[in-house]
Amino acid sequence: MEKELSKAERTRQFIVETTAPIFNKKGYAGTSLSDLTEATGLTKGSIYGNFANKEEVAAAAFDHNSAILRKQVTDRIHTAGTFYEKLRVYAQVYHSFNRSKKFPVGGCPILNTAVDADDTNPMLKEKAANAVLRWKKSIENLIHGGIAAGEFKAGIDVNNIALSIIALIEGGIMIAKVTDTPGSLDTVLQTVDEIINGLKL
Amino acid sequence: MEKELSKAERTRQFIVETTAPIFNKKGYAGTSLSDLTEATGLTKGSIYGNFANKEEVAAAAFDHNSAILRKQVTDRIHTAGTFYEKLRVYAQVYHSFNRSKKFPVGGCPILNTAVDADDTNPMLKEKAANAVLRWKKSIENLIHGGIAAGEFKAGIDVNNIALSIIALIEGGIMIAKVTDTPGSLDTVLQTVDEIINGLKL
DNA sequence: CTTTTAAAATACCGTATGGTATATTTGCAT
DNA sequence: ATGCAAATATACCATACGGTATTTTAAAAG
Repeated sequence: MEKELSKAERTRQFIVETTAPIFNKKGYAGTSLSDLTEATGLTKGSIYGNFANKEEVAAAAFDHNSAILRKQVTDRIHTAGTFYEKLRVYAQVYHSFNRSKKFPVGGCPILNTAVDADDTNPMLKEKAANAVLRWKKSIENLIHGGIAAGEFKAGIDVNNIALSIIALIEGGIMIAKVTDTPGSLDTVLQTVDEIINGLKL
Repeated sequence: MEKELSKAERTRQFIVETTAPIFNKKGYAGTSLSDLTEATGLTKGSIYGNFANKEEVAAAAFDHNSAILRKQVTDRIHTAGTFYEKLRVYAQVYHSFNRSKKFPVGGCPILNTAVDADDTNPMLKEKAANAVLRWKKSIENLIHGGIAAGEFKAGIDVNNIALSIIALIEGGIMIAKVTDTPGSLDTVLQTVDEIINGLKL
C-alpha cells in the first residue's frame, strides 16, 4: 500500500529538498536559477519540466520547510500528556533549532519568508501569513483546551498570549541569528515558558 | 555656523533618502541599480560617482533608516521624566509605526536587514547586529538607572528583560506586516508594557 | 523486445544586471 | 567673465538573468 513515486514525482521532491535551504537562506530574489541547477546537478530544462517558474519552486520550498517544522511540533504535541506540556512544545522545538537536523537550514522559514516577501511577492507573503495564523490558532486551541480541562485559569487573554509567544520566538530567532548568540534565543524562550507557567491554575 | 553642504554631499544625501525605503522594502539582492536610477532620476554614472558600489548605498540607506528610528527614540527618552516612562518609549515609537511619517517606510530596518543579510551579506549583517546590541544596551542601562533611582526592584534579570522586549517588538512587527493586522503589533506591545510594569517596586 | 510516452539535456532568446571609461556639463573661485 | 575642478551623463562592457523550443535520452507499457 506504499505510494509508488513516479520519476517525475521523485525528481520534483529532490529539487524541493535540495533547494529549500537555499531559498530559506538567500530569499526569493537572492536565489537564482543557476543556484538551483548547481545545487541539484540538473539543468534548467529539467527544472522547468517540473515547475512552471521560479516562483513555484520557491512556493514548494516554503511548504517543504514549514512541513518539517510542523511535523516536529505535532509529533511532540501528540506525545505530551497535559496541555501545559503541549504548549511548551513550541519553545522546545525552537530551542534546539541550530543543533537539530530536523530544523530547516537557514532559520525559521516563516520569519524569513514573511520579511522577504511582505513587500514584494504576494503569493509567498500569503503562505507565510497563513502559517502564522495556523500557528496562532493552534496555540489558542491548546489554551482553550487547558481551560476546559481545568489546567489553566479562566479569563486568559488568549489572543494576546498566542501573539506574544509567536513574537517572542520569531524575534528571538532574529536576534540570535544576527548577533551569532544562540543563547539569546534560549533566554527569550525562558520568557515564553514563564508566560505559559502563568496560565496555570 | 550652519554646516554648508557641498553639491556632492547634497546629492549623496538625496540618493540615500530616496533609496532607503526601496532597500528597506525589497532587500539588498532585490534592489537593482535601475531601481536606484529610476527613483532618483539620476544616472548610474552619478550614483557611482558618489558611492563605490551598490553595497555602499545599501549600507548608507540602512544607517539612514536606523538614524530616523534612533532620533525618535532618543528625543522621547530625553523628555520622559521617570525611568519607567523612558522604558516605555520603545513601545510607543513602534506603536504608531504604520501611521507616522517618522517611521522608516517598509517596516523596521533592523528586522529587515537582519533577516535579509544574515546568510548573505556580512557587512550588512554586522550593521544590523550592532543596532540590536546598541538597542539592548540602551534598555539595560535604563533598567539599571531605574534600579539605582529606586523606581525598579533589585534582582531583575536585565539581560532577559532586554532581549524579551526587543524580541516582542520585532516579532510583533513581523506578524502585523505579514498578516496585514496592525492591531497585532499593538497587542504584543501590551505585553511589553506589562513586562515593564512588572519591574516597578 | 519493441513501441510509445515521459523526462531531461542542449541550445538558444531577449533583457537586465552591476560596473566602468569617457565625454559633457555644472558649480565655484579667481 | 573665465578657467578649472568637481559632478553628472552617455555609451559601453561582459556576464547573468529567467524562460522557451527542440532534441536526445530514459522509463514504462504492450
